[in-house]
Amino acid sequence: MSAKRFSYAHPRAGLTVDAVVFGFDAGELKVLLIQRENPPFAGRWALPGGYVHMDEALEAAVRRELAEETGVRLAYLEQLYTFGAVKRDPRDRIVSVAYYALVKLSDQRIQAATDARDVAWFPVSHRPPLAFDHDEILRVALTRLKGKVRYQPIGFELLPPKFSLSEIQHLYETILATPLDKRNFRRKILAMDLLRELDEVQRDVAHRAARLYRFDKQRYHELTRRGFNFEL
Amino acid sequence: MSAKRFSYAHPRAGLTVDAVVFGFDAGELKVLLIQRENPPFAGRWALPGGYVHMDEALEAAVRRELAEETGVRLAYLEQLYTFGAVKRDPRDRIVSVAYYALVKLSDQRIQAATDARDVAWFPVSHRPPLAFDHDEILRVALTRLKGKVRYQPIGFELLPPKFSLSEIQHLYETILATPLDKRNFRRKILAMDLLRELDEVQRDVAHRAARLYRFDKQRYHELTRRGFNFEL
DNA sequence: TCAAAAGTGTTAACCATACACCCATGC
DNA sequence: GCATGGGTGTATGGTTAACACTTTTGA
Repeated sequence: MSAKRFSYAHPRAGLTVDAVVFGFDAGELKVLLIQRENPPFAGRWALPGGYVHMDEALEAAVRRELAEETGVRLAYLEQLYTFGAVKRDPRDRIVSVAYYALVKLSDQRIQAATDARDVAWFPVSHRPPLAFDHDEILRVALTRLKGKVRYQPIGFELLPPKFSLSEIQHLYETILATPLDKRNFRRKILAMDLLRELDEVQRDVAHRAARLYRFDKQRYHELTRRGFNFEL
Repeated sequence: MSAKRFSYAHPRAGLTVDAVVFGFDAGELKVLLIQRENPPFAGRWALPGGYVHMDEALEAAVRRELAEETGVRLAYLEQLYTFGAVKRDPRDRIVSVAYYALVKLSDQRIQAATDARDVAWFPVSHRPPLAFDHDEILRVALTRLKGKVRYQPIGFELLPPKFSLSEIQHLYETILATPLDKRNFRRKILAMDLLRELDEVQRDVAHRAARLYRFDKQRYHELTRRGFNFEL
C-alpha cells in the first residue's frame, strides 16, 4: 500500500456509477440489490455500483462493477440520469451516474445459487428501504422503464429467448400496471411482424401448452431503418 | 492566491456541466454558443458550461454558468445526458453532465445587444464546428428535443407568451423537419383545450393579422393529473 | 371431469388524413 | 388590385376498443 496521494488546485467530487438491474420472473418485476457491509448505511440494501476508474468510460465502469459484485449477464444497458445533490452521500461530495439494465432471469439461475455475497433479487413492489438516495434512483428507473417499454421493444430483454404470447402480455401488464385485452394485444403484436412463431410449445404446464415465439431482432432493425416505429 | 491544494487517496476526474440552449426565431432553431479564449480549442465555438462547485447541485451549476457567461433567461431546463469518455478533454479526465434549455428569444433582445463577450446565437443548421465533443452533445440534444416536443408541451417555451397558430405550426415543422397540414394541425391543437384565445391579433404585418393565443399551463397540469397525455 | 389457460372474429366508435377555396389586410 | 398569409369543413379509410366462447391439456 503506497501513501501516494493525488492533489488538485480545486476540490473534486467523487464519481461513481450505480445500476438499477431489472428482471422479470413469476409474474413479478424484480430488482437486484446488494447488502452493504460498511458504514454509512451498513446492513442496508443498496443498488450495485462503485467508483469510476480514471481510465475507464462510464458504461465500462458499470459493467465492471456489476460483474464484480453480482456476476449478472446483461441483456440491455442504458444511462438513466446523473444524481448530484450536495448531501446525497453524508461523508463526501459524490456524484453518481445511474444506469438501468435488463436481464433475462432465465439465464441467471447460477447467480442466486453460487453467489456467496449478500446479493439478492427483490420484487420491486416488496423491497426494503435503500441506502443513500437509491430509492429515488429506483423510482426514476421505474418511470423510465414504463415510458420506454411502449416505444421500444426492450420488454423482450426481460424474457427468455423463447416465450409465449401470454408471458409477454403479463410482462406488459405488470410494467404498465394496467390490464390489457388478450385478443387485441395478440393481434397488435403479431401485426408488427417482429415475432417468429416456433415449432415448439411449452412443456410441463398443467394446462394446454402455449405456442412459443422468439423476438426477431434482425427484422426489427430492418423495419426501423425503413421508418417503422414500435408502439404498444 | 493561496497555494492550498486538495488531495485524495485516489485520482479524481473533473466534473463540469454544459448546456445546449435552444431558441427559435425567424422560423429557425438556434443554439447559443461561446467562443473559447484559451487552449485547448482556443478560438473555437463551444457550448456554455464550466466546473461544478463542491457545494452546488448540478442544475444550480448550469444556471450559474449560464447567468455568468450569457445572461439568458431560461424558460425550461432539463438534464440531457452525461458524457464521460476517457479522452473527451485532451488535458485531463473530465466528465460533463449536459443539460438542454429552452429560451424565449423574444425575451432576450437585451442579450445580443449588451453582451460584450463572444456569445452568439447560431442557426442549428448553419453552425460552426464545436470544441471537445460538443458536436455530439448537440446532436444528442437535438434528438431529445425532437422526441420530446411531440409528447410534452415544451414547444411553447420557445415562443413568446402570445403567439399565432401559424407560429407554433412552423415551430413544429422546423423541429420535426416535416410539413404539417394546416387544418389538421389547428383542429388537433385546439381540441386539446390548452390554448386560450386572446382578444388580440398580430400587429404590423403585411397581411391579414392572425389571432393570438397563449398556452394555459394551469390547465395543462390539471388535465395531466386527470390522465391526459399531450401528443402531437 | 374438472381446472386452467390457450386460442380465436366481428362490430362499432373514433381518429387521422387528404384536400381547396374564400377572406382580411397592407402596400 | 395584388400579394400574403389567415381561416375554415367534409369525406374516407384505418385503427382501436369492446366483447365471449370453444379448445387443449394435465391432474
